[in-house]
Amino acid sequence: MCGRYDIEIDPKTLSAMLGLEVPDFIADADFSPGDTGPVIAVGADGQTKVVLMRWGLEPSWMKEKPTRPMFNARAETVAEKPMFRSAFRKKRALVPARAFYEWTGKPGSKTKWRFSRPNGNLLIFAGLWEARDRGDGQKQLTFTILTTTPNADAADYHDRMPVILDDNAQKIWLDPEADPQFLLALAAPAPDGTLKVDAA
DNA sequence: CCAGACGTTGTT
DNA sequence: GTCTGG
DNA sequence: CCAGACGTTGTT
DNA sequence: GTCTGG
Repeated sequence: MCGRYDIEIDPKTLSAMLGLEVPDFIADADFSPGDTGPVIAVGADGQTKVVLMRWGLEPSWMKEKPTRPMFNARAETVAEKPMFRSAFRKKRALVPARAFYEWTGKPGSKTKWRFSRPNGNLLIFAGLWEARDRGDGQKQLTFTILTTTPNADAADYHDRMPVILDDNAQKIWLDPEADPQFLLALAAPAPDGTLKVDAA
């Protein structure tokens, strides 16, 4: 679930919507694992920023990058898995999107569905990020999106959906002091009616 | 204490 | 980075 | 995530 | 089947 989403927004428009500075990025209606796009995170200086990161988490301790990009993390186990537990504690992120996609049907002849807010507002996914040494002195920033069980809007299409946070939950998710148990409680299915679905 | 290990998810 | 095993 | 590509060798 | 590109 959630291996593709829509971030086809002009950076200036996104900046106005978020109330944050946004670096230039490629507005992509079919943003895919391995692509680089805008992510909201709290820097070492405590400031909330929008930074460009690559989709597919790579923990700092991994010698080799994963063979497949780790573009999702299960909310149910994110606090325990070696892959995610460090980031869950210290590197939580918010991922803006206009919509996400899911598919039904058989490989080669799948039907693509687009999930977005009925009012056109942004979806904000719960995410995690990491900074990994690249060997050339640079840091490779990567991120992943949490998934959970589907709400009624999505259940007919898939058995997972991304964790979508409301305004209040977004603030808590980025709070370095937030209680882990409370964070896990936030990483739940969005209320029914949050999403509309269209053929894509 | 140190040394060494440690992959996810979604899909079929 | 964090946990486990010794 | 999905869609689409994916060829070797010997010879000129 | 598996890898690459999007």
